[in-house]
Amino acid sequence: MSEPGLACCTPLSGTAMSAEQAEQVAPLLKALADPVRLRLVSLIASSASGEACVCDLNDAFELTQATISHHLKVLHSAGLLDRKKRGVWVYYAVRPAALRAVAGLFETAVPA
Amino acid sequence: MSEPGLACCTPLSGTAMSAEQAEQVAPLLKALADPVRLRLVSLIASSASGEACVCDLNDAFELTQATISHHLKVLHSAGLLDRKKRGVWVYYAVRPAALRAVAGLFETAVPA
DNA sequence: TCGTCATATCGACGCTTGTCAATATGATGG
DNA sequence: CCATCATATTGACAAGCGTCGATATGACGA
Repeated sequence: MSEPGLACCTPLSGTAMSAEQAEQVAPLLKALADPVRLRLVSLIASSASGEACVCDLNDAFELTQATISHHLKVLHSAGLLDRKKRGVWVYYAVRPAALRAVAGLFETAVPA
Repeated sequence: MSEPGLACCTPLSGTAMSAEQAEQVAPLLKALADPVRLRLVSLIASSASGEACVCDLNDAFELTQATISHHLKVLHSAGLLDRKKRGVWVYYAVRPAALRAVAGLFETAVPA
């Protein structure tokens, strides 16, 4: 692993993400890194009321109800979605703070 | 899967991400959804010259050279990193366009 | 030509993930 | 109470992932 002290190129400079930061943000990205979950978040975020009923989400995909439920759980456990039960139905809403945390990652990383 | 035509809640409205869009962006997020790869991109992006030599990246982690090489390959295959060989050394640089594609996702999704 | 160094590839290993069918939970209405 | 509906959970399966040690590739200097 190149022990000798002879620089082969420009040393890494600037302030890069810390290991702890990476460990914190990666789970959020992992939760979003699935086509179905991306669409779920998008559907919920773009709904008029800011929230969506699971029954509608189920109908938007050609997947089992169990699978959608699983994906929603993943997003909820990651802190990306809020869960609210009203009567028989369950509504999920996006947590803007969580999305902003991810967005912030790229705002600082990408040089416009 | 709730066939009857009785709406239980607000129908999903607005323009959400298409399935094709989701399938396109998800691989980018998947490539970034790992603490090591996140740090790799961050290290490269924050380097003074905008690129980083693999030898330096190896030294920044307590991982095998094979593992780092694998992660760099994943990022490169996803289109997030450019690869340039100079002499014995290999340099990776971030592709701003790819990062912007991901950033755009959240700019439109997150309501400021 | 040979040895060395930097990087990539291979093969293997355990762990995680996405999906499903089946079943459980829990609220509602008759 | 009981049947029904919406959602969650369980258990199983194949596929994918992160990591490693070992080895291959390919460039350089002596």
